[in-house]
Amino acid sequence: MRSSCFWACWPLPIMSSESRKAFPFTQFEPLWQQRWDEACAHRTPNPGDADFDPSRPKFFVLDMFPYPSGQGLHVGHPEGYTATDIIGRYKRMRGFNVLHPMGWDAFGLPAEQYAIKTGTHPRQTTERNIANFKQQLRSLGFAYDWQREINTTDPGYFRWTQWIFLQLYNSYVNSEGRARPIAELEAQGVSRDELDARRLAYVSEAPVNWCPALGTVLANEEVIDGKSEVGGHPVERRPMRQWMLRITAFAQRLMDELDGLDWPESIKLLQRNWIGRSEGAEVNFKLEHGGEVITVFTTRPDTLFGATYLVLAPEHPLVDGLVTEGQRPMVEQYRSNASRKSDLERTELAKEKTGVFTGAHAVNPVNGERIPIWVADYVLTGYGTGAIMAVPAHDQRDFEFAQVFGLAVRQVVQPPSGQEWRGFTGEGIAVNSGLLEGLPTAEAKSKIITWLQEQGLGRRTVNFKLRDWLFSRQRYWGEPFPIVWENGQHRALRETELPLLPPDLEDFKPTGTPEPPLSKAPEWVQYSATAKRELNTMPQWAGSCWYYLRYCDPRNDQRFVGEAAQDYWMGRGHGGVDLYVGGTEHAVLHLLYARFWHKVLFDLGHVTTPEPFQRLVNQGLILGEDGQKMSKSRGNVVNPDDVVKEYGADALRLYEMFMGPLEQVKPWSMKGVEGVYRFLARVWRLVMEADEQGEWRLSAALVDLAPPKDLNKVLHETIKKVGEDIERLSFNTAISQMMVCTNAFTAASQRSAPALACFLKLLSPFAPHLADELHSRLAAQFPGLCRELLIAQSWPEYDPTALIEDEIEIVFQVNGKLRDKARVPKDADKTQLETMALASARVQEFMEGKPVRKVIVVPGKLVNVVV
RNA sequence: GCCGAUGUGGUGAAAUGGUAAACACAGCGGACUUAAAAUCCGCUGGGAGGCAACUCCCUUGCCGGUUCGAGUCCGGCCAUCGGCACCA
Repeated sequence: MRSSCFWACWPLPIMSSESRKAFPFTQFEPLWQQRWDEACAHRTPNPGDADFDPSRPKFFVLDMFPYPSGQGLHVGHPEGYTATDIIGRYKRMRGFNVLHPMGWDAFGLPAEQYAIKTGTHPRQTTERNIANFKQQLRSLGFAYDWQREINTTDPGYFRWTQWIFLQLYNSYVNSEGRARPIAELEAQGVSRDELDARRLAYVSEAPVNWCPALGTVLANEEVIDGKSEVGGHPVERRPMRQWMLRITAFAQRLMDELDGLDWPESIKLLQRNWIGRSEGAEVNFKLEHGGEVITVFTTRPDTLFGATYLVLAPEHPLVDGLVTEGQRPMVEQYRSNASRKSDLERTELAKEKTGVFTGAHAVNPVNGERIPIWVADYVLTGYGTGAIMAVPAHDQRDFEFAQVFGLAVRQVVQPPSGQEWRGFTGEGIAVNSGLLEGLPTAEAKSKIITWLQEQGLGRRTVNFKLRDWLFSRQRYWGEPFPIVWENGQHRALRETELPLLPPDLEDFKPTGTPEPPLSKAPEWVQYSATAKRELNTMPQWAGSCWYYLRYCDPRNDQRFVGEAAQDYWMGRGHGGVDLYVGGTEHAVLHLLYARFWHKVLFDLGHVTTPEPFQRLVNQGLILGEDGQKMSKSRGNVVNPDDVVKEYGADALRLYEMFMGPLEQVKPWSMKGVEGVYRFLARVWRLVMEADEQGEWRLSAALVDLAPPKDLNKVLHETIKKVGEDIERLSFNTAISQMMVCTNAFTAASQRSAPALACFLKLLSPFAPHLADELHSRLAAQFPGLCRELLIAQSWPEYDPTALIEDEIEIVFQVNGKLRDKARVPKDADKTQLETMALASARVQEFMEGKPVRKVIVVPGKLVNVVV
């Protein structure tokens, strides 16, 4: 059915207004999607394949793969996906072997919660959601190689997630900070206990974030303001036996190796802040009675003379031993209160300092002074040594605490330029500080550290905020650990036992206790007569930590990725994924975890680059039409399916790129969609026109001739700008230029078919359906044109000579203000331009007879007369 | 509190230190039409002067600086958004 026959006859045939489209995208978009599939147009051969061409450079362009939720795609997905699709198609036309894959990060809580509510197995929900997502993505015409589709819940995939876990389990970090096989330690006869204590995947009994509502523990990165990132439920700390990954051993490298990456500085900074390196010193304080020593960490050892008390975290192991009998009841009370507080409560109460005196005293090593020891929850157990020396004069928190409890405040730093010293935390000159007297802060620090080291009272140290990664979850829908327990000890499954599938359960509910749901499958749990399986599962991040590697070789059942494929697609040195596009929300989660795993795999020789993602770009959030974040409750959510139905996939793609710079936050506008839709219709009508019956046919204005000079110039300007703008990811300006070009061609009475064919190549990465449709129609009529799919054709080169004009416009300024313009020959030299400018009546008028002080001539641009 | 990003027409925005506002949306006017839609053509930052073609002045959050010339570079403020937050 042709859709635009509305003026053909009266009365109109019965036809709803919806089906009257400005161009018949409803017909040709699905058609081209099918043709591309049939032609395997987006298949990417691997090294070793018959049709692989090793002479071409590679380009690996990656999207953050989606969690296939029940809601389907939202308009944020196609933003990044279209950007990578444009780059991928463009690079392909530029002669690159392009790897542009898609897959599913499909383990996760929503499928499990849905299962709890409805009894539907998460596998079914996941399959259904993936089918829906895939159909939606196909309808947008993305050039993914679907033969490389991966799914983190597929046993053929998570088999290798489990295998990588075993690499972590069987590795340690050596003195150079490199991951090495733990067999090296075993060969040295290291004891079993010490081996277990050094593994990169280890079991810990430490306090963890327990979320009762979700029935699981969470990583620090998943807890926001004391509440779970998913669902916003309160989280409390309790000691539990959990699997941890030793990411802290890589803290320094994760920080240093950011330097070589082409990432937004803001994301690097987020990671640096999260890793949170601080340099300082540990200082030993002897207890007044008994030989025990309290070690504190400080970044300001230069203020040691101002330390007027010590504070221990409530959980500090020395508290029990040093508290005096008189203070014990109060201290016990305080500690038990603190242990019951959730992180949220601790944060909310952060304004008010609380604490309790232990009754004990320590000795300041630098001046022998007797100072009280307190317990307070503003000192955290997990950071540094869990104990601090308090210098209330020069630390805000210590100052507040000292105010509440009336503790001594002693100045030891003189601020510059007569500022108030109480609460001054900046750098200054040491005062009241014995051997440091008169030294600026930096020198004082270094001198006192040297002194402490000589006396055996302390040492220089570095601390990180980054904690080890809590890696186990009490959930059903995740990768089971390839671990069994026997005689109270853990041990790895053999690689041949992978993949380890989860048991089939009917009841996925959390047990309400820290006992994981896998405990509900007793036959599965019982590995052998004497051994039981680990019941925890891995967190959702596990599958996404290495998926980009699997894309290189997704069907390999011998290795997690084949060596040749890995080597080719990831490259060496500053290689890795050439462009990774996704949202900022993963700045400290996925992006840090994946870098960590990659470094372990690199150290162990399994991958050839130290970093996974060489270039990262964050797409900006798309807001609702009201400028607010899209949400169901606000009712401002835009469904991409509706847009595709009304305006077509090409219009959606083009609009999302035309909205503004990729990285910027920007509001949706349906009017804007209509704008680009009208543009596409204009392009359509450059090639097509309606006959008397309203049927579309090739335009009679088409000619098999080169375009006239002015149009040729616009065309070549467009070739130049679109190419350059795609390279810079400046898609909005590339589209503007194509609009300029289209407007110029629309105004012409004759349409050069070769010029239009060239223009369609430029358009094809943005609006691939329309471009292929029109191009194929042109090629059918004009035998000089290549009949291949546009993606298989090569990107046009612009002709610099076509851009040159005989005459150019020169601006004449007086004192920097525009006063006149003139058209001059393109090769007019400086003196000619100067003469012309000074001769201009308008220039003379504004010179007001004043003498010329200086003339600036910028050839091809302007002349500025300074008077 | 600390860190980061962003401030340009009615709106989304564009501008290698060189004509601010390209391209688009909205608005206004015209052509076509019995009419409407669609399409095509034109106008559209603010102010002042002129019958007019036109001319002048002002304008990129605010203040200052560098420069022949600043939206762009430098310094200092202000506002909005985002992240982190008792990390010693």
